[in-house]
Amino acid sequence: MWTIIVHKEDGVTMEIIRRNTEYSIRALVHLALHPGRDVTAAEIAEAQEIPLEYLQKILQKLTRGGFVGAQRGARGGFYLAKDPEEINLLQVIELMQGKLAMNKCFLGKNGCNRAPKCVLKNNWLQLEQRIAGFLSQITLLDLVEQVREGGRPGGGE
Amino acid sequence: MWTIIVHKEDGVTMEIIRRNTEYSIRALVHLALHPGRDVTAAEIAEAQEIPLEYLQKILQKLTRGGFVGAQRGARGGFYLAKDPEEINLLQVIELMQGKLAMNKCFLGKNGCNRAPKCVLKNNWLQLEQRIAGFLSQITLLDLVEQVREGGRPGGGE
DNA sequence: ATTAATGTGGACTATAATAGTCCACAAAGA
DNA sequence: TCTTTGTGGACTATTATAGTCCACATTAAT
Repeated sequence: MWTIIVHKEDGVTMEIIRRNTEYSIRALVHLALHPGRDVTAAEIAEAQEIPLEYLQKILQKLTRGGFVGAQRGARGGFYLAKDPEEINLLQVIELMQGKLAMNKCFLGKNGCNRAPKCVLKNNWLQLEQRIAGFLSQITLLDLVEQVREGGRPGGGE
Repeated sequence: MWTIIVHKEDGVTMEIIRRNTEYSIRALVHLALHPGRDVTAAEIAEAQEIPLEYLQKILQKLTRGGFVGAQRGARGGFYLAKDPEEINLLQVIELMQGKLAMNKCFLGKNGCNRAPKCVLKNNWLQLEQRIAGFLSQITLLDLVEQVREGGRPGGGE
């Protein structure tokens, strides 16, 4: 039976996936939808309604992370550096937001002094792994298919 | 096979449980360890090394949330308003941080326009529920037992 | 070679979320 | 009535996130 908790604040939520990750995914989906050519940051920004300058930073990270390739100069742009099925959500989240973790041990004041035998710690790790496992199963290909099936929600052309 | 992702930033992590929740839990554990009397905010702050003024805010939230009771005036203080096994982690997290969510649908620009039939959305919801289910299974009693078994890591007396 | 189009890297600012502080006041015991 | 305690609201500080700007490197087209 669930205990009812009343939140005074309206719809406050703590979201695990932040905006930079969301932008990243939309950009990756866009690239996946336009294979075989270099797509400029400007085009992606326009189509996906992402601030261009911010998107450039994100694309730089994605480039360094090995998800996309970049071609400089006139007629340059970005392209997927991997097959869509080889890119998964966990990778993108961790690249953009850092490693996902429950938290450090929160019992004890200065960090837990008995981590090795802490049952709770093991629970955290298990949960972390379950979350990670789930996220790593969702690939860019899945996302692209979602977009293709639906009414072109990521559209713009 | 795992793809290796190199993070340039050192140990950057995005933690799900934030400090206010951690403080909350430490406070609740402290109360559970000292049943049958009113414990002042000052005592908890001292024992758990939490800034007093901040802890007071947290205790107010916990009071409004129904987890602890408060007794004003001289010799007043706080006490658990529920049995430790009736308080679970999910409740505390959601009280302090708001409802846990993956995110709103991130495909599409202005929020997803086909949420009802979105497979991904369902995946999110499933994952959210798994996480929630897990967190709701961990009770304050479990945490207290952890502390009792270990070398009094939350100690102070 | 020159020019225009493009990504790169670093520094910078803005906004928002989180953490933390302060104070006047209300309640209750001594 | 005095002291101890929690309450509520406003306030400040710090940090994380989001967003901007610009000088520069690279490349294609002319």
